[in-house]
Amino acid sequence: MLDDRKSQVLRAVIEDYIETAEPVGSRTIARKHRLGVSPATIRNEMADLEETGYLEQPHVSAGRIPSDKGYRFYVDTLMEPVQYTVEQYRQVYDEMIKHYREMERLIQEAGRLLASMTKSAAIVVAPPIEQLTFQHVQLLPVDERDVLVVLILSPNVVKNKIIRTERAFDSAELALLSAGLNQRLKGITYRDLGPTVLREIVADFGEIGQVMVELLVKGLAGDKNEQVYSSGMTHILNQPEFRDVEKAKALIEALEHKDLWLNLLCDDLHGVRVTIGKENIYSDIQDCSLVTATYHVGGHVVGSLGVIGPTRMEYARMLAMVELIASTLSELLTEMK
Amino acid sequence: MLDDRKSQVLRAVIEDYIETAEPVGSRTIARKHRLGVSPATIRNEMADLEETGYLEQPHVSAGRIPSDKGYRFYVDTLMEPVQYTVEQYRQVYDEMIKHYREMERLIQEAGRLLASMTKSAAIVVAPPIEQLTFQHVQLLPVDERDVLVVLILSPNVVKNKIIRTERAFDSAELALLSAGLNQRLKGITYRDLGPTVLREIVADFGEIGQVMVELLVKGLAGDKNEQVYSSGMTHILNQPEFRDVEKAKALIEALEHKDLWLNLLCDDLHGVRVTIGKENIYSDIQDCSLVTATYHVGGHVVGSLGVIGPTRMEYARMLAMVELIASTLSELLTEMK
DNA sequence: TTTAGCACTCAACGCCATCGAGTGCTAACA
DNA sequence: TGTTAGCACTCGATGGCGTTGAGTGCTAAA
Repeated sequence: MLDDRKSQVLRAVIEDYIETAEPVGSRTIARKHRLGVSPATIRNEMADLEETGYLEQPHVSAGRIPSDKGYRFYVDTLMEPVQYTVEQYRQVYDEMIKHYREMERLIQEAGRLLASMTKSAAIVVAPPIEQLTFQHVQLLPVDERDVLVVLILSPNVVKNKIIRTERAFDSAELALLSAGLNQRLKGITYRDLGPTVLREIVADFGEIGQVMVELLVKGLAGDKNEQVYSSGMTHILNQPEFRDVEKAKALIEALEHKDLWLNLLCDDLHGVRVTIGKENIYSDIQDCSLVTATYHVGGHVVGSLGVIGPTRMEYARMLAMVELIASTLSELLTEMK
Repeated sequence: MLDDRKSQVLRAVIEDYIETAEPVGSRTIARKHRLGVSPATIRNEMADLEETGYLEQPHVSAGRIPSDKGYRFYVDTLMEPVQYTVEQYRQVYDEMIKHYREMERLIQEAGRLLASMTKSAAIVVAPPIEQLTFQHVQLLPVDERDVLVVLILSPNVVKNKIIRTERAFDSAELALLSAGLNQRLKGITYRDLGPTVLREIVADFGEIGQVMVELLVKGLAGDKNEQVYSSGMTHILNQPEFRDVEKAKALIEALEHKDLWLNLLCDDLHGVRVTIGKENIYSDIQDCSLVTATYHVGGHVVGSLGVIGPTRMEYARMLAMVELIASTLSELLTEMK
């Protein structure tokens, strides 16, 4: 599509712009990247690249900046991929293994690490409860009619919720219920918990079974907002494109709007995905780029994570870091399963 | 200390400045607040107020702005107290009662409400575990050697932690341990869990008691950072004093530095407290004011909450809101106990 | 096809005059 | 003795204006 020299010029412009955040001129390119041609030639190439939509000009006497299309081409074909180093892997692994016992913490830590390593805002979407396998159910008395439902789910998730029951239950009765539920539920996922299983439970335990099922469903229906973690929001304020407080506020508010990310980051694709500027569906972030990946348990996609920053981001490094965190997280989650 | 007219002038300047965020001149005062004197007289008073340190002048041809000392005097003696309305109380109560079952959620909600009602950043410090009473301890098997410790503490707190044990325990054994622990611990606070009780447990259960105590102590030692919640940080970006991104960043970073607030908000005083500008110990927030209060369970201080904003804040309204949230939270926590 | 040369554009910068809000001081007044 | 009108003064903010310089597009020569 683009001949060799145009590609080289485009790459030079993009990499320079990523580094400096200033429009780049033909002179700069000729000086920094030894392409063996004069600024005038580069100027011609740049004019062509602008005409075909890869570059833009903020005003006539400034240099060029990459367009979304330019970044897209860069990410897809020009960019030199970066591989994370063994030390980086070790660092991430060591930090994450500390939180190995509890998945929620592990996932939060993954977000924090991603943010700190990329110096960007990071978002992590935890596995929806539907993806998890029942391991243990325990009902514990709290008060007269308050019961604590503790669910241990695989991999290493503990959920608890206090619910109010219709009538009083004593410890013995709750223990019995717990045992019955355990028998029915152990090893199945929430997804499998269809009407069939529910009916079986009701059949087994009669009216009490009914109550149990209600307990369980209530206990499970967690807040979706608690499934999305964001971190490193202050990094945004370091980027020159957010020196304007209004813009920064808009992005930070978007980040706090958790349910937006629930859908945005969640898709079933494996591998790392880049979404650039206007490619984003949500208009609030159309001057930003996202680098996202899914993470897995035993080859099964369970959640996703990513970074967000201005379109002018170090894509190669971001991709490497997202890849690193996602794969390490997958590795640890699969191990703990 | 200040004669009547000086007080009136000071109040007029402060209230105008709070409203407009612009230095206030003698003309404005004379026009807006009908003091029955000319700008010239007010000018004299203002010069006196500046000399005695209640007002400051950014530059000679601008109006006056209040100093920390000025705000302090305003808060202590000039300010017209605001009482929260019955509707506000109802709104807060209704919103909070939804999260009644679980204290942590309730407290987080209190923070969110405080932030949204004051349009400021809010911070809430949850009760340290030492303040809570054991109600139920349950050890549950997760894996071969992984045990889930569930602690139900009063008022309505559930803590859980998965810990790795030295040797394998089966369900029966864990049930036995749980029962033993419950017997020893029920009704006492972590504070009471001194060496005496620990020794008793070891005496009762021998080597297994030792393990249990270790489990418990490990399970209890939660992360102090998880005890501080902040919300409404984007409100900061609306204040004109934080139009400069660097300043905003500094404050937001300070807010994310959780352990700073642990000590700052926690003291045993009852009632609402105001800390203005340089009165703050931490230099990062010396151009901010804090309005904080403690909340109680049965008259016993267990935690604290507050708002932070520029020294130019609506103290009267802030005080009312902090008071409202703190007292409603105390009320609900006391009830649930 | 490349490149040197050149005219042109336009944001950024610094300079300067103007404007006006607000002051302090003085003198007159109640 | 306190209050106020009057007035000179200060100084940040605003806006016009010329200069600078980076960078361009075009043309013509190599």
